[in-house]
Amino acid sequence: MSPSPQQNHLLAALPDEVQQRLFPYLKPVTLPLGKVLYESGEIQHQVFFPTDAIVSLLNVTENGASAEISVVGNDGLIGVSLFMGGESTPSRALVQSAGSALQLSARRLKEEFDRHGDLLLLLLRYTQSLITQMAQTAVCNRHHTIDQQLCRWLLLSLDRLPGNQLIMTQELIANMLGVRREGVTTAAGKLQKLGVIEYHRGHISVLDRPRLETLCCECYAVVKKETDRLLPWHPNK
Amino acid sequence: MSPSPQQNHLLAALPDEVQQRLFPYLKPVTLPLGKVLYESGEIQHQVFFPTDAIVSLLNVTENGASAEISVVGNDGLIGVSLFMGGESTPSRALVQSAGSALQLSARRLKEEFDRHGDLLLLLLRYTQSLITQMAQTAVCNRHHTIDQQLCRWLLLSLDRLPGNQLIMTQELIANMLGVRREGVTTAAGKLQKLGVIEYHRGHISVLDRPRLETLCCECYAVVKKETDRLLPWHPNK
DNA sequence: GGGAGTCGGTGCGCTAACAAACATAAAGCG
DNA sequence: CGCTTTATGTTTGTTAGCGCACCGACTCCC
Repeated sequence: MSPSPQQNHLLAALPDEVQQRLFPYLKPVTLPLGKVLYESGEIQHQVFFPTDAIVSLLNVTENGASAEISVVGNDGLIGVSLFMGGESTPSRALVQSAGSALQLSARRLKEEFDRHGDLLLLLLRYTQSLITQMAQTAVCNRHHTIDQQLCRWLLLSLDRLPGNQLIMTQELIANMLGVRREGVTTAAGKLQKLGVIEYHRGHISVLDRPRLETLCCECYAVVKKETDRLLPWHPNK
Repeated sequence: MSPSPQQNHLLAALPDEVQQRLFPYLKPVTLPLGKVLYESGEIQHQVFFPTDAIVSLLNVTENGASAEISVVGNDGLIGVSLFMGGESTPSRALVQSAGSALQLSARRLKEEFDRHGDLLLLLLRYTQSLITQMAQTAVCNRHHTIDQQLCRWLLLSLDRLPGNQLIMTQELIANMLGVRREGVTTAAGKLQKLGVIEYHRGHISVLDRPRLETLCCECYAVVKKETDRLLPWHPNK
């Protein structure tokens, strides 16, 4: 069953005319957990529009420590630097939740981008929402506890998934947040004790999302609000 | 003495034709220390091209804590969201080092941007370099010590100033880094003991820049390298 | 059904950074 | 000059998160 372009908000938001030009070139791909779409500094030849996968952008330090700087799901695309002009970035794009995406060659994307029409406007606004997310991540890393950050991370992921289930080990979450696995264990333990989530060997179920939002720092809300403002999303297009 | 547009790298990098269209509309302004160019969420009506001022982009949390997410000097402009399409951002733009800038109305900037010529390409590349800086700031906030971050911050500021002097209290630096003033005092004390800087009531002189770079985390180098790649700067244009 | 590997939970010592209070001293100003 | 303000230095707890070690328990797979 091939993923539909309409599942990706950016693709769905394009006018018919652009869709007709672009969609024939979209190639469905499946993204397994842990796959690296781009390595830091690598020239990028494709962009990816997730339909139900989630991809994290990570910056990795010299000594191997990492930190997630943004999360991309069916609300966005991977490969911003292609149209921004750099062709590569110092970040790694890592599949955080397995699923599908639609792949488009750099050439086709740039062709359409260079028409300076709706695609350009849309992608620039999307890029601004990414910037917002990165900025807020920086603040969150500075000022908020692991407990709060875990909540933020769960909410960001949940927004990009169909159900209320995450397939994700604590080890992986720790890598994303750039903290120790034990730190995540402790934080997740608290949430479980509160009945907010249920943890079971790599399967997280969020039982009480409203509660999760109250436990979270403001960072989630800030990003969400700004993203909604920049990219109003009407599923019933 | 009015600041010359050629002092700003972005303006200087524009082809003559664009310069002739744009430069007549540039208005010199002086930016005093502490001035707020944009408040979070505020609609922006101007962009600023610093010639010798330095402006910090800060995100502020609910409880008043703040964190700098990027630094802009004569290498860039303030007001990226204007051409990205959002018209505002959740960040505050605060003058960190007094000086001059050239101001341009949103209308004129967008007019030129919408020609989809060299200005568009240049500004998008600049935006990507900003993204790099933000991403690296997020990592740095997560993984590096105050000592290291102070070095990074000094180097970033130094690159945007003519001499080796900074006018800047520890209190202000602490606000930028999002740490306590005492933390900066301790870190700066170490640097002074090592003879790398000299501190004197709001005046910092960097005595041994090479040493400063060795004490710094990799973050400075990562950002510098990527920025140089994205925006090769030839003063002898 | 019985290992091997994976995942999560726990305890302990350690350090960086925080919080709050206080000391000092230079700069500025009447 | 003497007083106030501002900038920096210092001290004494306290705490969040780290590093490390280890254990138990679930899963997978032969």
